[in-house]
Amino acid sequence: MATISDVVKLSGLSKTTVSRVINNHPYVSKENREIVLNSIKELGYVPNPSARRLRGQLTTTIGVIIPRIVNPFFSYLVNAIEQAAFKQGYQVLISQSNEDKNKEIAFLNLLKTKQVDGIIMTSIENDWDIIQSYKEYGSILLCNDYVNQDVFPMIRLDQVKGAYLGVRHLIERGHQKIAYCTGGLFDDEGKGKDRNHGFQKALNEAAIKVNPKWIFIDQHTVEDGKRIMKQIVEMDDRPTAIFTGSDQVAGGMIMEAKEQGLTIPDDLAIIGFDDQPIAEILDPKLTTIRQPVDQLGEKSIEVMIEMLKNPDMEIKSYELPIELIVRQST
Amino acid sequence: MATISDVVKLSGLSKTTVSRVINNHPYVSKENREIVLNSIKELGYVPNPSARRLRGQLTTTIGVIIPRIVNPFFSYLVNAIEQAAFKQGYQVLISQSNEDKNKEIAFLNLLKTKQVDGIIMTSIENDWDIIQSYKEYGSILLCNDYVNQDVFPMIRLDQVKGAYLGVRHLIERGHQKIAYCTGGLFDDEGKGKDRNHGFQKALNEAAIKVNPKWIFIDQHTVEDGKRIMKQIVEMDDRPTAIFTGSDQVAGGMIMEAKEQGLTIPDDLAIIGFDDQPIAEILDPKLTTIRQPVDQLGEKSIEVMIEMLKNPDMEIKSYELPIELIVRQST
DNA sequence: TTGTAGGCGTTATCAC
DNA sequence: GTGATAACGCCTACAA
Repeated sequence: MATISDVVKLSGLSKTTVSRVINNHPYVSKENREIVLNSIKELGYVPNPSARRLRGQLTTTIGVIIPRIVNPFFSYLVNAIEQAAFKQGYQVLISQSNEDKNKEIAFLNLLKTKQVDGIIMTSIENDWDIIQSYKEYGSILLCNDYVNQDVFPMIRLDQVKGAYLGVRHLIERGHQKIAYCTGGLFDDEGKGKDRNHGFQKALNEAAIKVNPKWIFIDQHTVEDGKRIMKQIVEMDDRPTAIFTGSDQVAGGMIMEAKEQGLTIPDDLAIIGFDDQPIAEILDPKLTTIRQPVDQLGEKSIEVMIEMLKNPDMEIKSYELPIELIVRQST
Repeated sequence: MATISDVVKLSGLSKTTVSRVINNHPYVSKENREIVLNSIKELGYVPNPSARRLRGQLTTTIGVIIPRIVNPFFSYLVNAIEQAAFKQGYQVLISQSNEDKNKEIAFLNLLKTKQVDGIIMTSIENDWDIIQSYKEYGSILLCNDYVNQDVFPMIRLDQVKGAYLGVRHLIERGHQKIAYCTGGLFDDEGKGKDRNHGFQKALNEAAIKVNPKWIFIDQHTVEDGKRIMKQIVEMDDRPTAIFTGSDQVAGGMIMEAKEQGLTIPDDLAIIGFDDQPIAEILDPKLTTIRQPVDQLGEKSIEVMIEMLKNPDMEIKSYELPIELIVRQST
């Protein structure tokens, strides 16, 4: 592989001049710039990123932490991020945290060793102040997650509104007995708190009380959905509608409900979250909350690159619109 | 960030000794090893990968090229690869080729600059001899794709058998009029040739002739499936069964078929490929060909690391089993 | 406008 | 067993 020295030899100029050309610095005569450029082309020279990193330069690599890539929400998000980054000449290094604190830390350490210029975090497992201690080593951006501190730029979706829209829609359809199923907890402060607030807000407006028996927490998969549906079928007092935190779970519910002879939406209305491809594949097609994943990824890269270029940038946050997609399951 | 020099100062030993300890070299006394190890722990020292790379060491990073991450087959594959690599202390750098030759080349160039030790390619866009020219810069492994040359180790699935099993199953169910839908071409040599061979083999055994009107090439998405089903419905002479190259396409077909008032599998049997999560979500549940994605990823990493440790390793290839999963759509 | 020289953090070579 | 020292490829004071 050709190095800068090869270019120096071929061009007959100095390392400095060559380096200046490579980095688009001023103070190089037109003629010399030409000569260097030609030599570079002739040799097929590409600067060695390791040397640059060692020298303390930018890596043009952005890290992305996601819980798991097989979750379509995140694979679509990663796709958007990767495409946007590539356009700007950045590489993307992806890590799955699997919701493991240690893996998250291991990945953040890449900042310390200048392996990545910045990290986009789509979920934070460790406490925010631990994460914050890595800020001095590189840029950190929160995407689709947040902390109640103005320490990181955040690109968010309005989850309160998302849940609110969904639940209000169920109420408008005449439902009063509404179950709630979340991937987080049913706390005011825990994971998924925003959606919980949206849920509560819609119920409060309609003066409906929460039935604790109809609250299901920490549910993520198709299997989870099936299991819950079995439980619901056995209840004496059944809900007439269910708001779920994921299309996957909603999908499982629909399948199991049909298995059990229930008609959707007549016996039970179901609403998902994400608007994943399966939402349109399910029968009946799933009413759900669409999250603008592509925008989320693009905006994240845009802001990240802005941070990289100007590390002292003011910390701003962005909230992207979220919308209700009504199909057949409600 | 602590460097080796910090460890040197704290331990009172030389760089050489410290480096030896870090790299598990012999010729360090037990006592000194202890001292160094303690200093490392105290400082939270981590070797700087950029410096190592520059020095010509391994990067402990493996690149993976996939066509697109939003295809569940590849997101599951990437997941398996990432998990397996992480266990071995390797990072994974993912690139989507989007089936673009240039992007593939751009990624292969990471080998030249020692950004990655090796690359796992899940699809090759450029000619194999171009790819081969990168072999001198690092290890290249073909995963789920192959060339008819013994130049790269390959981890493959037996696609001939996969297609054969599916089509034979349709024939056993009494079908004679079988349509075929592929993500590749219907050539003897082009993309998807193996599945074509499997398809032909099964037909030949039953002395069934191919109807060219029932061959659909370059089909990938749910939308493609819907479109094809519309075409089929309009045909005077309709097939009674369809073998598809993807669960996505099969899913689209099922949806559209139902829309058009067809009953599956009675009016039309449909078989997918991949056994993606939607296969179980579809109604009726989809008969499909299961590809052992996790094994594919694990084996790929296993062989890649073997290659990295022993670059002169004999080039071996592996073929993983593939199986028919019978559900309700046939 | 151009060139020289030093250092980023690491490992390998060689001498002790 | 141990320790100087050079080298990997690059960028940037500083000097000219």
